[in-house]
Amino acid sequence: MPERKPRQDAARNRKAVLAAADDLFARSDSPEEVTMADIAAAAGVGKGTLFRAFGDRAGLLRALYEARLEPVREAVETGPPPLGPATPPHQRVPALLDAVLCFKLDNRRLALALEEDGSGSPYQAEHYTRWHRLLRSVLEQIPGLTDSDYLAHALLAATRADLVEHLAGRERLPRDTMRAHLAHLTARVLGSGPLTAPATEN
Amino acid sequence: MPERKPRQDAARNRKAVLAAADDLFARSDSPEEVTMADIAAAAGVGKGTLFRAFGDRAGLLRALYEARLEPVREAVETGPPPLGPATPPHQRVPALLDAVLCFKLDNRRLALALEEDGSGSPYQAEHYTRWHRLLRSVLEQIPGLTDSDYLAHALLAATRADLVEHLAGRERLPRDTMRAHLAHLTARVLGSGPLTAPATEN
DNA sequence: CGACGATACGGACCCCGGGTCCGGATTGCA
DNA sequence: TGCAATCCGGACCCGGGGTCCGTATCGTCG
Repeated sequence: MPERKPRQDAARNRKAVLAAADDLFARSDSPEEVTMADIAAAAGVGKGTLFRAFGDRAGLLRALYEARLEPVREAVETGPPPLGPATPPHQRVPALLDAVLCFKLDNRRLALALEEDGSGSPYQAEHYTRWHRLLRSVLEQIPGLTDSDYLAHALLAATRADLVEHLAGRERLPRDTMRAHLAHLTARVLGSGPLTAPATEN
Repeated sequence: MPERKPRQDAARNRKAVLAAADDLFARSDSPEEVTMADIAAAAGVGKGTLFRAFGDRAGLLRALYEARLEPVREAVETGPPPLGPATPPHQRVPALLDAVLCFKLDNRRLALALEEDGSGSPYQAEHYTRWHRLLRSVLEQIPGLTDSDYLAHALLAATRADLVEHLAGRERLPRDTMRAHLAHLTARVLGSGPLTAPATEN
């Protein structure tokens, strides 16, 4: 319960590590070639320090991720439309997905590292469950959708880090093309198709 | 000149390893807790033998996967509808996806192992590119779809091993429910939506 | 300002798993 | 049966995540 304040050098080192790791991941082609020892070295710090500060590799990744995600999270939770809560569902869903996609595009390596190294399923990571819960709850507000839970998973799956990396990296697909494709997909999924009869606006 | 026939004990050991690995993966909760040494031991064989036969871990996984996949592949390539080539596209797409899903449900651990351990992106694995190419080519035959390539990726993403594992395993979602959801999603995506095509691309 | 307890530092060290190597056993062909 | 090609297998290496503890640093109190 007591928030004991850390020593100053501890805080400084923590930042140094974060910065070094951020940089190393950004440069590296593949996250798995960035080792903990490398990060420690780049931060001018011992491995012990690094592990004391973050617990383990996944912890460090999470910390980095969380930091980068902060602005987006805020825009989603308390921001103006089209991301904020005041947006009508059928408009917010594509906005949310676009935000996720853009985030992953801007943080490819990091997202990749977190997903493929995050100690088990990405689906147990709390940041994933947050996105999923949110997206599902928004989907649920759209009439005519029956399986919002699965739909949320499926839509998020289209923004997975390794897929994004593959398309944007290996296949040089331009950012906006990809966004358009995702938007298109989303539209189709939500879309007023003849097979269900939602379509009505409110 | 290649095709040098292997010695009999070699062949026998190869099968033993395959069987042992198959079994071990099937039992284990998480594939990463199955070690190469374990497999060798279970097969009553030395590690050297194992690595000589399959090159590396990924090679073994691929071999196992390929073997399991064989019947499905045949059904798809030369079988009767709804999987075979003679099926009309808008009917074949859901059939293909359902087949993939079922396969992953029946081989959860194995698929999981292959995806999360397959030496880099799953998107470079040739078995993925095969599914993708096929699905894309079928999608292309459906009028009104513009970005078949991305669509194929997105739809396949909904059947990813770790997602399947999460839903079927952790959340105890019944097999048929999941299939229904996927079918529903597919229908929505293909849905004869006259909502026009915004994305300009080539 | 000096000193002392609490905290952090850091790199040597451990563990574990994938992958290699080579002396010895097997196979198969004549 | 003899011989060469092939294969066997477990001891061994290496690289990376994670730990430990003697030492340096902090910051607080007298």
